[in-house]
Amino acid sequence: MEHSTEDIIRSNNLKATPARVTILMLLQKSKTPLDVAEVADYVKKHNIETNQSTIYRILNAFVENGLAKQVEFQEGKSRYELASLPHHHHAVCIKCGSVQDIEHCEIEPIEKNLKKTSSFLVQNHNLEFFGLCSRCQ
Amino acid sequence: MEHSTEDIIRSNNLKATPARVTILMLLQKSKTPLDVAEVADYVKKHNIETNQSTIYRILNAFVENGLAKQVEFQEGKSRYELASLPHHHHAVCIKCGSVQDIEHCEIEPIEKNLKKTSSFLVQNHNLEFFGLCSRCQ
DNA sequence: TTACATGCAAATGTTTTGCAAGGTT
DNA sequence: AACCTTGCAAAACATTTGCATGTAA
Repeated sequence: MEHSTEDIIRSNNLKATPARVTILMLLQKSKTPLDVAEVADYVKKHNIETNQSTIYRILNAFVENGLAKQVEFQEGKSRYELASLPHHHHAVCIKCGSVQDIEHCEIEPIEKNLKKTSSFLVQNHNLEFFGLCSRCQ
Repeated sequence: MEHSTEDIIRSNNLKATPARVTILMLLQKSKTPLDVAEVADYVKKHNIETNQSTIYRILNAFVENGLAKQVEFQEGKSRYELASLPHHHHAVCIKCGSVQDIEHCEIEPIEKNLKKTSSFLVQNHNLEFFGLCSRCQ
């Protein structure tokens, strides 16, 4: 019976500090993967004192405990999203930066083939599309 | 009629300096995407004086001119490979770091679907697999 | 109380930039 | 000669770390 954000954090043997609760709630409601600056801004707006290192440590802890997932859009920095989202990929607009989820993933056949032809055991994959969204074309 | 590495560079309105020729030749013969340190080591071994900034500038120039392609393996840094390689993806071993090319890409149906369902116009995509190679399992 | 989290400042790693000097065409 | 490239040093970012202090359970 874990319902509150606090309980979700505690169930991962992490202490439910104000910064952690705020960040997890942010990830829960965000529609797109967020970078560290965006997370820091949000936390600051909610009047929670936090250091940049703390943000990094919290996000790393979330990733290590399977609460968050790290995503890279070839920007030279990481983004984070809720790990419990259904498996999906992203279409990133190179003009306006908007991000759109792609729900259907047809990668499994490729993974199976990889295993069969070269005994590579896939644990994870990244798939991101870059291009122009409908508004920016 | 462009044959030599020098000519390829010149045909992109870039001057064929020793560092550029050496780096392009390296990319031509490398089997895996290289990071900046690997490129710098190689150049140094070939007794060509080069500064780190120059390596970055050359690689960026190659990417901008379509000679090289930037690849990211979630390492916090970029890798570079020859752009003229046939379209492919990578399977990166998370234990030994070995990289294996995946020749067959079944992404096009997904891209077509994206265009139809949400008018997103894909210009490029990234697909990397992470897992264990046959030796490391 | 006790183990875990945070703040702070400093360090690390990657990449970029300004400007003067040097090299290619 | 003209323009492009490079070297150098410094700066700009992203991220991590050591250590003392603070806090959740």
